[in-house]
Amino acid sequence: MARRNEHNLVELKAIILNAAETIITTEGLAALTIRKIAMEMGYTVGSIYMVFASRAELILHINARTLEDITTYLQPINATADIETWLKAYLHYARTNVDRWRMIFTPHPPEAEPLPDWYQAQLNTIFQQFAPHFPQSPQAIQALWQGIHGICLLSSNDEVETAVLLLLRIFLRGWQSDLA
Amino acid sequence: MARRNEHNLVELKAIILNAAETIITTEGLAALTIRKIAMEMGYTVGSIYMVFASRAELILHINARTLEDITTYLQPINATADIETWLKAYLHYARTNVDRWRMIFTPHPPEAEPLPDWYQAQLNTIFQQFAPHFPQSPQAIQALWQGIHGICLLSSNDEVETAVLLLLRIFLRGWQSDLA
DNA sequence: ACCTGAACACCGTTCAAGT
DNA sequence: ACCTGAACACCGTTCAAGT
Repeated sequence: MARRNEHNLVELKAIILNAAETIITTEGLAALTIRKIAMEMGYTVGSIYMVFASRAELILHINARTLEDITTYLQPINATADIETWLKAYLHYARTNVDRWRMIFTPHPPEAEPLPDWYQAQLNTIFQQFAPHFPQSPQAIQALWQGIHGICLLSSNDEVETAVLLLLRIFLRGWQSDLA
Repeated sequence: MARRNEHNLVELKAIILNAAETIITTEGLAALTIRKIAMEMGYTVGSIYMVFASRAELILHINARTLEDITTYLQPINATADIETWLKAYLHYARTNVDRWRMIFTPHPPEAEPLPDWYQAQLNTIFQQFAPHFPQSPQAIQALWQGIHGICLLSSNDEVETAVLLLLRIFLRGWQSDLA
């Protein structure tokens, strides 16, 4: 054995991430095991540690791909100015990719080091969609964004959209009446 | 060994929960191990399974105690009609008991059966404090409550209170202007 | 240089055996 | 009846050894 040299590190990284995402999608995050990934991709555990230093780092890279995926998915909708349409699209992505989506907001089980800057930055660019509605108030944007995610994380699936839209509308109205 | 009979099952349950809470408070949820609990209380692992069927069930009971603890803590504040004062007290509890507080909202790592009814009921009684402000609209109460928790769960500690109060105020204003 | 596979130090859970 | 402690089937991570 040893030394197959079929793939370079970059290819291997993609293979690992693909295998991991398959497991997460079909069996959930709790089932994501280094051994299972290795099995799924036809390597042994050691190979995965050639590419990632730890399970936590692997998960961070899965999240990075998910963030990119979300950005791509929302690209065409960004054009439309309608905030509710945009939000519904985002919720649709969250709903159809629950496990991968949830992971974004719980990158480290307890708490390790702070998240890398590019991670938070990528998250920011997503919800900058709210910016036009709250000029000069990043606090309001963030409160609304995190508020929406509280509903997403704590509501049962079939109530999410109604509840999120309720929050959005009341919040927007409150903001506007604040200006008047 | 075997058969010490120093404590009955009810006492043993309390001993286990105390040991578990000590570990969570000092080392975090991730460090909560059945073996560590057993060590902490001077028993062996098997004894814990005399009282709880699984780690998940144990955690559910820890959460039950936390919910009671929160209710007791907020009791005196409930009297004051001021919603912001109440909310600040709640946030203070959350801040000073972060690990135990966080657990309430993630009772099962992936997803087992639905939460017991009494669990959701106890949560409900806590945030019924919002009810007077949103008569006839449990949806609004829930949206606000979950929205607040999105901020709690996703913000860094020192930004939480400001952000939560911002959400509360804008939401309340939006609700009121909706009635006008 | 790339990859294996065995080893280390852990887990949660079960259960025969002891008192 | 109460409790132990060994066993089972797992983990993440490391690293000497092979090609």
